[in-house]
Amino acid sequence: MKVATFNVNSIKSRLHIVIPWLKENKTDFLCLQETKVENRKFPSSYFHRIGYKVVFQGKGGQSGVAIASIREPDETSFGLDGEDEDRLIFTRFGDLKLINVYVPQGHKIDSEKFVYKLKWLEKFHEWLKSFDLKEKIIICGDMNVAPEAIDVHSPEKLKNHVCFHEDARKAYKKILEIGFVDLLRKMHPNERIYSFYDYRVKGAMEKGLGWRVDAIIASPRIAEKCVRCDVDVKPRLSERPSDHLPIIAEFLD
DNA sequence: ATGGTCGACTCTCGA
Repeated sequence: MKVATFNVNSIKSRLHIVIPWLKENKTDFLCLQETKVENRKFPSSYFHRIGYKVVFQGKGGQSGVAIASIREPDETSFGLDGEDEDRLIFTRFGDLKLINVYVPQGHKIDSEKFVYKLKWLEKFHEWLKSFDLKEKIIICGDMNVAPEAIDVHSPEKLKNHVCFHEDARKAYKKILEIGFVDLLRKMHPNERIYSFYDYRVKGAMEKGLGWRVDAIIASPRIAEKCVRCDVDVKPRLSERPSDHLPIIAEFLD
């Protein structure tokens, strides 16, 4: 089984990357964030044509999430406490629960949006605590948090950034402390591997000025079956790339 | 490295 997550920064502008990537990698599940498209304009037919089902929720303009899968989910729901439907999808495929999340970014640490981000992470944590950790659970997403110093290029300089501020890190790490395992970190304990390079930083990838804000985290029962978890840098080398890169995890069946 | 760029959608915002 293969699972992937990819913040595409507009699905309509990234079909030339996503569809060939999916055909090549044939993941069972692909979680997409920042689809930036309203539901009635979601390009479902592109997924159907290559043998995938797709569920999605978006208002257009910003945010928006989708899950492409070979099989149709047995259960699908959107949002957290009925809010932010375009930031979270819960799906169930048999005994596997798959969650796709786009955590609020937070703008600046002195803004209301950062307060909202912290509250959101707290609410997300509360919800995840209600799951039985013995179940098969996978959470994919753009967490908008780099949890550890190894996950950013300049920890000291970035300590007041909304994606590396101590409060955001603490709020996110409470989720991991429930017992969910960060698979990229499990498979690469000491490697600097980034999943995001800011468009605005010239030559960011060449200079190693990246962030690891995307993640696939899983309950122990799934994590112990993980044999591989990597960032795929190839999509960044395509024409009109996203500023994020896909993470792909492979599991023994 | 928040400034740059990029994508959505308007006369600008969010990331």
